[in-house]
Amino acid sequence: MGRSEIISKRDEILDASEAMIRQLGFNGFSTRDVAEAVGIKAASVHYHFPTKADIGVAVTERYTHRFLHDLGDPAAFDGDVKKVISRYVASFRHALVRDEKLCLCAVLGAEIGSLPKDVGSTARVFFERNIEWLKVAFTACRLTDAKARSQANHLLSSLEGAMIISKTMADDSVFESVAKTLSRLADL
Amino acid sequence: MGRSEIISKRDEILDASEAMIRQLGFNGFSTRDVAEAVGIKAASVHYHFPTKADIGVAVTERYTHRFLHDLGDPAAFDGDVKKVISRYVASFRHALVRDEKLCLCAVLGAEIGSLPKDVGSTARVFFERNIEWLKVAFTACRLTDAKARSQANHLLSSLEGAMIISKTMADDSVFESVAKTLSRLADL
DNA sequence: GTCTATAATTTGATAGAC
DNA sequence: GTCTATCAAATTATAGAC
Repeated sequence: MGRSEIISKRDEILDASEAMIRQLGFNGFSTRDVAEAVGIKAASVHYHFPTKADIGVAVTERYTHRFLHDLGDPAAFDGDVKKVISRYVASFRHALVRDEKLCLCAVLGAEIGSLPKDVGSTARVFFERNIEWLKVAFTACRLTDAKARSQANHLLSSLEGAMIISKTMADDSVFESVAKTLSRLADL
Repeated sequence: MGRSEIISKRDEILDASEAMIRQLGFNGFSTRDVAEAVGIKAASVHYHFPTKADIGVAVTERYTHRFLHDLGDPAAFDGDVKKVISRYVASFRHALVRDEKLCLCAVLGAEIGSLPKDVGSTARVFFERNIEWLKVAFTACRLTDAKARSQANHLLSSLEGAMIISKTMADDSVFESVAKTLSRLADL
């Protein structure tokens, strides 16, 4: 027996919900779908999370925390821009290729107008923290603040867009093409 | 009196639906919402489009046709990469800043897993045609096929991603930052 | 913590009158 | 082409038993 049995029902709900948001969008599944996925009834899901918005917020906060944690220390790349980019690209590739899913917050951003307000602002925090991470990382590579900011915006935007286009076209080579372009740009 | 009165109800339905998809996602509105927006009843919407999927397909095909038409001839840029980029960026800026909305197909791509199949494949065609347009444009600038392809993927991805992040952060300066970066890269 | 039962609303869609 | 009326199903959420 593995360790999977010690995962709490609450975490199972978050796992199933995250997978569904990333594949179907926040409006593309119901609390009943989540309940079925984790083997309980919808009423029990509402015991753990009173509203669907509460699920959205909890999923997004956990996703953001995990993503930033996995990225590690932004100042630990020996002042090497190529290492920063390669580390950052790897995190997105992981989401697309290993998980076979989009970035949670890109999906939420795409339907921002129909999201509960707190879910939308939690998604916004993901982007803010990512840009901050990249700015710190590039600043540690001795880029000016202006260059660090524009590089951060560019890197984040390119990867989020590449994931959506790759998924829609069912062709991960688009992502890899963009990843390669981003690496090459670091040589300049 | 302007010309707006000669717009058919069918077109009004497409206009309202496009706006709603781009703001709320395909699963973020109902045919009743569309009906109210155009001043008829839901049953009448279903007279023009039997199913919601039919609306999605029609909206996406019209959007793609209009977008490509507005881009014009991809071979008409005097072999100048900067002109190609500036023209292409302008079309996305138009969508984000003038319409104050996301790209229809980026939104659809984000919820691809919960879309009716034909809607998803119509969105895919939008990306295919855009990449083709860019490849033709860059090839006319004497880039190799490989460079034209990677530039096309990169440009499309960056702009789609930048739009989603700008909207989510309620800050168009992210888009403009990416636009500037893309222009600068053309100088290399 | 999970269940049954149920409420209140919304949704996509159809039948048939005008 | 648009309406009223209606339907069956789905949705979010709650009350209360176990």
